[in-house]
Amino acid sequence: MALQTITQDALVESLFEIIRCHGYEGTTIALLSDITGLKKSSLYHRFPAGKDDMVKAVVLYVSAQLQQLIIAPLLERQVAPEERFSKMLVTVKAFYGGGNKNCLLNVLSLGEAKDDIKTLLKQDYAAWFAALSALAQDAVLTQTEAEVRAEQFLIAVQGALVVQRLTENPPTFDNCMAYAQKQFFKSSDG
Amino acid sequence: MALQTITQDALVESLFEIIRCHGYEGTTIALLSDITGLKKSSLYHRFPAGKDDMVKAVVLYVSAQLQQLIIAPLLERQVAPEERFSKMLVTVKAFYGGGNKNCLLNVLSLGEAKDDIKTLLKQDYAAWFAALSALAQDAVLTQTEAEVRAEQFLIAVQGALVVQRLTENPPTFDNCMAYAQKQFFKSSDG
DNA sequence: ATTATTATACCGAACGTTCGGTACAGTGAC
DNA sequence: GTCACTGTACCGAACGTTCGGTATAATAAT
Repeated sequence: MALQTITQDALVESLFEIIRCHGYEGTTIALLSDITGLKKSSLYHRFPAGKDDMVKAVVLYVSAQLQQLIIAPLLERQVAPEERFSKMLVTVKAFYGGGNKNCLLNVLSLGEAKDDIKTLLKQDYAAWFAALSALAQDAVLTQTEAEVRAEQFLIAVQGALVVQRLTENPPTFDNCMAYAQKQFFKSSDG
Repeated sequence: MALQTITQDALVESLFEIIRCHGYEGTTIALLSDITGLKKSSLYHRFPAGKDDMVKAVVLYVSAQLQQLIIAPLLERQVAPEERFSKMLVTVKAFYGGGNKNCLLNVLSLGEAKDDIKTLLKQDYAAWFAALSALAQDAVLTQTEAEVRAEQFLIAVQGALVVQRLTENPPTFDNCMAYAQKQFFKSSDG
């Protein structure tokens, strides 16, 4: 068997960084070729179904990352809820490059990606939401209140990413995350 | 002057709806032609500098709308702050179609639009932020606290739009706005 | 050990299509 | 007739995609 010049994982990681930055329409095969070092025809060897195939691979990769690095730790019930949340925030900050990198969920739900891809994105959101809601319920809260907190947090994540990209003001995301943590665990509504 | 088949304002309004929906790369001249009913040559007659010219016109149109419908009412100091905010929320909900329409600031800051366009977007955000901050200061708050509230609200707007687009769950945006209003005027932090 | 065969990985060149943009001839109100 | 506007035809470039072919590595038979 011939040697791969780049592993599939590293390749998908590269595609991910390009797509999250340029969006669906903004990502051209030529650009992918330039950055990965693989020629266009080679990319089609790895992903026979073309661009949508590449995007799908990226989404599945991100789903796995989300599950492994964010959701699973959120559900470790032997750890205190606050600590689980804190560890998630560390991961999240790194994942979004301190707010300087876009969220694939935002980027791809804007573009004209295929329906099955949008379904995957929706599932990713739902999984994260469910894990946060479960965590909030571990921390005393009722189910309905827990769901509100979970949604509010995810809204804060997406909103802070948009605002920081817009203003190019780096501390926005980190500040917002710190504030969101306080809100998530506060005892009652003010 | 020969008769225009469509007024410039109505034309720009059409372009706006297409661009906010499809993004910069996703918006093609052919699509603009199809939806506006004007042939390409007519579009280029109206906007000699081409696509960027059209996008710029849309951004300037939105800037004017923002200034007139959102920012100016926010600064009417003879009206009570809570009422000003409430009226803004009505306008905002309509502007974003109850959360079903995208924000141009998000859409265009993602795409590879020209720098001067991104500068305009940044100014729009800053103007809205400043007006909200001034409003919050009218309602007792300190300047730093007012700026936090303003940013939190704008983050909520952008985040709720992303999340609702992602989940296709309509009440998300309106619910979030109602919650954001309470947060904006609450007395002290919890 | 040598050979033939198969499978994988990659590339250069070209495909048909669509992109944004242009040139120019009509058309209709003044 | 003039001039603002619109329609048809067209352009080069870039798009996503396909194809023919090469190089290397594993496999099987001799």
